[in-house]
Amino acid sequence: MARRFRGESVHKVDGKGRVSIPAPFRRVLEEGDPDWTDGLSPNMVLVYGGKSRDYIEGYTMHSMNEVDEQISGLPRGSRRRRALELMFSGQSVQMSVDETGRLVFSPKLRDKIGIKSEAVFVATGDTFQIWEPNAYDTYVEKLEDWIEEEVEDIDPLTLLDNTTLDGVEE
Amino acid sequence: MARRFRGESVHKVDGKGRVSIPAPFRRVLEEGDPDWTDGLSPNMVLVYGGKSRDYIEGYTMHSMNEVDEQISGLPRGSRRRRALELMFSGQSVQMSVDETGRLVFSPKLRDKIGIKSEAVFVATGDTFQIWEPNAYDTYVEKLEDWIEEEVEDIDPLTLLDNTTLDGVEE
DNA sequence: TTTATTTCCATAAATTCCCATGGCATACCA
DNA sequence: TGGTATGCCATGGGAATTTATGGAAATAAA
Repeated sequence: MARRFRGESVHKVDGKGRVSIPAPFRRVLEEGDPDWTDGLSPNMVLVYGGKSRDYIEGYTMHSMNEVDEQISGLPRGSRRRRALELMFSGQSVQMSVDETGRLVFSPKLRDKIGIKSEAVFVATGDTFQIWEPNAYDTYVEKLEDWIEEEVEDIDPLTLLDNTTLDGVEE
Repeated sequence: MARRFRGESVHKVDGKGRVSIPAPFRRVLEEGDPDWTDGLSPNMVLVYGGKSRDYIEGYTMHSMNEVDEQISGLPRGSRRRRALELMFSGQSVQMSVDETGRLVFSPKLRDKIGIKSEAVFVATGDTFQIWEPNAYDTYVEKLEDWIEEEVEDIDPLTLLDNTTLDGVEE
């Protein structure tokens, strides 16, 4: 299994939309780009689709290829396939990290999630998310509250235990 | 089953946040890192999430991989999965033990558990915990009190017997 | 030629690397 | 068997890099 994104951090977004990618994330992007070689800057993909999502999702070239493959396994023209193509082919951008480890958010991307001067990067396994800080805080609080009430014990790991499961999710 | 952490000890935290990992723990971290080989310094993961937790949890790469795998088995986008991802992917850091057996706590980590000049390392099986000394003392006292009243018998081993269990917490 | 991009340089702060020292504990030795 | 050598461990200090971030110059687009 490839190396996973891990951690969360906040970064400045300047007037031109430039943002530093957390250094540890860059390492993962590098490893996840088949064309990458030391000295180069890795390519990656941002997915901004999803009407109700208030974050942008970052993919390594590798994981994006996996998604593409899965999609192309679906029946041509099926609604499901068209929906996924819209989201992952249409509403996404491939870009390369620049020499100083930054990438540039177009105004469109910034508007999508309401970013103004800062952005939060959060790891979620083989992808990461980019949030507007306040939106992220709200999201985290909500999730943490849910954990608190769901888990009587101190250890959220019990969430992995099926017996705790009561089946439903939004 | 892999080797387990065992014991507890206190270590200095210097101005840069550097802390020595108890030597016996290092051996476990080494064995628990699939990429480790003699001479190298092992990788590991610190989890600092969990609103109500006042400690940081240390994982070997191996146990963290297990957790990651379990999480990736949950339905994408489910609340349960998002909660676990937040905690174990987002609110965590991967780091490698340095040549002299230390690791570095960022200010963020130190703040989380209120560490200033010392930290306690406590084994908990296949993970370990890191506490601020006073907080740890308090915690231990509370636990011991609980044992006192919960266990009429002198032998805490009776706690292993399920029939004693009535599912209470602090 | 005006606006928007992309490169290229600049720098302060944060992080990593490298070397150094005093304690202990164990191994070695005469 | 008392003394000494050896080695790992915990901890410090400073130098060398790497980050994150800002601004100017160069290039492209409108």
